[in-house]
Amino acid sequence: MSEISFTPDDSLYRNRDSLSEDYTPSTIVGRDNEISQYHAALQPVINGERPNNIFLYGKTGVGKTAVTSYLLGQLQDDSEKFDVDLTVISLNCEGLNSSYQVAVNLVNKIRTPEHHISKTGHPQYEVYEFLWNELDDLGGTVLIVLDEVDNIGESDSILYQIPRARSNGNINDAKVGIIGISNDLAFRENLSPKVRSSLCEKSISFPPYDATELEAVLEQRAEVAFHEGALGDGVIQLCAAYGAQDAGDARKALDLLRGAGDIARAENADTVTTTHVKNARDELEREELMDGIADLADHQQLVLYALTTLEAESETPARSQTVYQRYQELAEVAALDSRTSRRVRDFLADLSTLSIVVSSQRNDGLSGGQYREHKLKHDVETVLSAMSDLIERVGIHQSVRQTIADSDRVMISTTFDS
DNA sequence: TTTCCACAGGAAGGTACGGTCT
DNA sequence: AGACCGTACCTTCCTGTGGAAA
Repeated sequence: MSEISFTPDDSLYRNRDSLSEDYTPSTIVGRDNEISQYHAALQPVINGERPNNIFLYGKTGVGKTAVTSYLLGQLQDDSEKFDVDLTVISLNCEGLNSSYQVAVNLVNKIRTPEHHISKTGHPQYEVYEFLWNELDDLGGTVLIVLDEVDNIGESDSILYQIPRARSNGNINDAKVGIIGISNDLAFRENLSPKVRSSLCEKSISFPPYDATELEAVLEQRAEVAFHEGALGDGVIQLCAAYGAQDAGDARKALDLLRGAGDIARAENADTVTTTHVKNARDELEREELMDGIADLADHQQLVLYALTTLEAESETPARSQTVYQRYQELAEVAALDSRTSRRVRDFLADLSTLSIVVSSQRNDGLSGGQYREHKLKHDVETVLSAMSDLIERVGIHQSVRQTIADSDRVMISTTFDS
């Protein structure tokens, strides 16, 4: 084996980290309108008045979180200057699907680790009680930032409990304001009316970035991230164009640019080219799919496997019933007891929202009624490779035997070639 | 125009689990 | 130990749906 060593490689990047998600640039590009609304909504804080409840909504990667951390950072600096007692508590609600869990996490956010409470077991009123006490102890003005708040779904009680805590006498010493950030545009409409009126005192909508704005964002970051001349012609434009296609998502556009840079660096290229961008896009899409599949529970994967075998037999699009039958066969072979068809319909709907399968409704009237049809969104080989663990356990279905054998051969030969 | 197929998907309730409290 | 809590994950039951056929 040849000698292995690591040497720094900074031929392309000046500061790669400035392309990552948690980097807050010193100025925000292309969100002037939103920033001025947001700024006005935060003004009462510095006046020592009761803070507004603010609701931000817009798709992922349109700058909601970035603008928030930028403005709140500024606000904290200024509150020190003007001697305002301000505490900001930020909580990302990803994976928290009830008000109860949000309340537990808020309490733990304020408390020191040795006084953390457990995520289950407490009655709901008790957790709220803990929360009011902690907030009162903090005193002054407290801003609670709930990022991705749409995760809590229907259970939105905390969103009206907090704004009313003061008038209900649960809190006496603190002035509390909520800043809710949502990726789901429908979330606001689905809130119960009493929540909507209190939480959405000030609503600020963040529209998707258009291609020109994305270019400006990418230019700004690239200037810090890359050496001069490291980016080839059209690289920024292409990343921006893809980003605009992906619902104006700046995060994805930045990931893409970094991915392209990484590929170029691995190839020891002098510049990043549009080819690198295209390869990075394929790579990112593939990674997204692999992650999505790996996170699925056993029976969900088994349903996907069932659909995959049908796809390999060119039997797709297949209706839910057909998928269900194949699923039952596979479950039998694997000695797992199968779920009901109702449950499998839910699984298929999940796979569809995850963009792993594509489903469409059909209706053949009297001679067939209404039904759904499903097919894979990606090619059989990619999906199979993401499910290798499951397949190892339940066995290889004859319809995909050849595909798996082929891909193994490819893997082995490339290992020896390189 | 009316009929009716065959499933979609909402509603409600059951069960098991990891936790707290007394 | 045993009552109780919130939640994930299922099942059972059932109403709703849209368009081809009659």
